[in-house]
Amino acid sequence: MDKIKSDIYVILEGAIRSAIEAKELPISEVPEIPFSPTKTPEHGDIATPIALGLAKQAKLAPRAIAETIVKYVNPDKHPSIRKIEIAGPGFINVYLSNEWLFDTIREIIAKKDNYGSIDKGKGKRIQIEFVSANPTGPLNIVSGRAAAVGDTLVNLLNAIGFDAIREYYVNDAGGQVDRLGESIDIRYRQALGETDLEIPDGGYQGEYLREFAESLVEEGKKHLNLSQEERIELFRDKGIKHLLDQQKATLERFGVYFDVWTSEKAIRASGKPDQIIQLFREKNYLYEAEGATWFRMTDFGGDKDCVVIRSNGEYTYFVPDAAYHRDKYERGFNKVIDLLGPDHQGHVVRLKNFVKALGLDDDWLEVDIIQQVNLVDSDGNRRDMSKRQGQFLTLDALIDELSDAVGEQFAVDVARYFFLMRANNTHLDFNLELAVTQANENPVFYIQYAHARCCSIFQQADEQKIQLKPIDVINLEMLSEPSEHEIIRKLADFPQNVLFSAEEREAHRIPHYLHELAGLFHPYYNQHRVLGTSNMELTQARLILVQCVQTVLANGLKLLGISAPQSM
RNA sequence: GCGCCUAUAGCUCAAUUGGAUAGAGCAACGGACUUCUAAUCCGUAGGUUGCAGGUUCGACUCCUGCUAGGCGUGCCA
Repeated sequence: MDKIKSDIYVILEGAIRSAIEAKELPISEVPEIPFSPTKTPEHGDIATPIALGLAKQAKLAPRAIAETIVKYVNPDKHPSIRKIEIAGPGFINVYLSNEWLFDTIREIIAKKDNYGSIDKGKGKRIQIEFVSANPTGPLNIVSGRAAAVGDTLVNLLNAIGFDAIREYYVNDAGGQVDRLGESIDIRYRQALGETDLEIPDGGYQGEYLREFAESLVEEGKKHLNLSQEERIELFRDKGIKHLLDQQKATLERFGVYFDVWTSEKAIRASGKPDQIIQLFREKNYLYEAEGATWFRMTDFGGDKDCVVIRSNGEYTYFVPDAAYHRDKYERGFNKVIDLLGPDHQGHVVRLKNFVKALGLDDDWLEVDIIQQVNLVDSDGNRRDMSKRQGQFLTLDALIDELSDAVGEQFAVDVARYFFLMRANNTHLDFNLELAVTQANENPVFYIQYAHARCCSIFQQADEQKIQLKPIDVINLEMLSEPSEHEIIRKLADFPQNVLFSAEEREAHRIPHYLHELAGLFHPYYNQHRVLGTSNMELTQARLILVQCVQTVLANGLKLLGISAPQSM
């Protein structure tokens, strides 16, 4: 598709140049030629609204401009063009000869697993930091969404040639984990019989800490011999390790494997935050007030200054965070992307300003918000989800429930698909009951079923001793059905979808694309026979087409981390 | 108060970043298994794109002002 598009581009460019030289088009230079999508085959294969765009400058009617341009395209000289015509308000629609469709088929067969991949980002390193949940509880479903999206974005960026990695920032230092230690201490002492204790505001109420405290009780009462301060510190560290291990296990179950885990505690211990403070002091970005040290955020466009050293002498999380981002830069990434949860939205501007204060390029850091996931009951009511109140659905619980209905592998597939099918900046309603009870009508099954059907055809062919011939001896002209051409056009769109999804960080386009492809294949399957056509030449050509569909479905599902089953 | 996000079919969402007649899936109704897998297919129905202006050949898309919901908002992360 890309090659043919650039061919057409050159032809149209030439035509416009000729028209200008012939004084039939009163514009100064050849403009960029945009291509608009062709939603229906009636609009040809490639269309451009260029004449509409030139109307004002040329002071001519769009249709007249289009006619002039088309006049200078000599179809006889360009065998790739079957027909070129003007439609609607002045669109130029180009109809391609079948040969480019067959080229698409040849390309897919040749590239196989690599079809859809390009090397545009070659030599450039990108890091995506995502999930990065506090190690104070199990991962919830918002983290699940972030995990699915981040994992897929890394796949997409790698597919277009970047060297992209997954990184998790472990917030194992600071006030939150102190609260964790305190909460565990209370649960521990409650388990040992103390009654007048309560988890304070800001502590962690979740049931999982009772269970963890039970396991500490099994170690005996010896922890009571420590001072409360020592005990809280010990429990904090034990709790972090326990909960982090649990998070890792959940992520692996979900098919997400991080390349790098960075500890905030280690960053703090490295002295890098101190260097940041020193740097900011030297640049006069800091001042003292109300017993704390403040950063002049307003100098960088922020609406408020913010505290970087609390009155008790401790850094707020901004300092290690800034140090962490400088560390990322020093590791040589050309670009870093942070995927943050909806509750960190206020952090976006600050983070970008800190990066600016460090003297780094504005677009080096990209921050995207993964919006919230609402749990919806069957009656349509939304349940609030707050980790601090202990009321939330964990990713594990979600997979468990789905797993009961459709098995472990499909449970992961369904969950990933649901998280990926929506644009990142939209709030996602996750109706758990619907996902479970209607699993059989789930869009992910629709896509997987299309793939399984392709496999099944080859299984049948094998049993019937039908051997697929090499592509160069197959007569692709046999693929003459409109539905076949439509499928090939869709297949030809795949690389562009991958590129666009990766560059715009819009992973949700891939599920939609695959659903559309499956939506073309299923009707085709029902209407036309591949095997048993009594015409082996036709069968061979259709087998090739089926193989292309299978390849693209598999490649797309792989980007999403969703399985492509051989049979269902 | 201020900032960010959202508002599209009964429900959940798309719409190739300003292009042609705004599309899918659920839900509803009527059909198709002697067939390479019926987890499928075919058909019917569903819209003043939250409201009001503006920009232009053209607006779901951009600008301004409203309305509603969510999130955030100087010593939690």
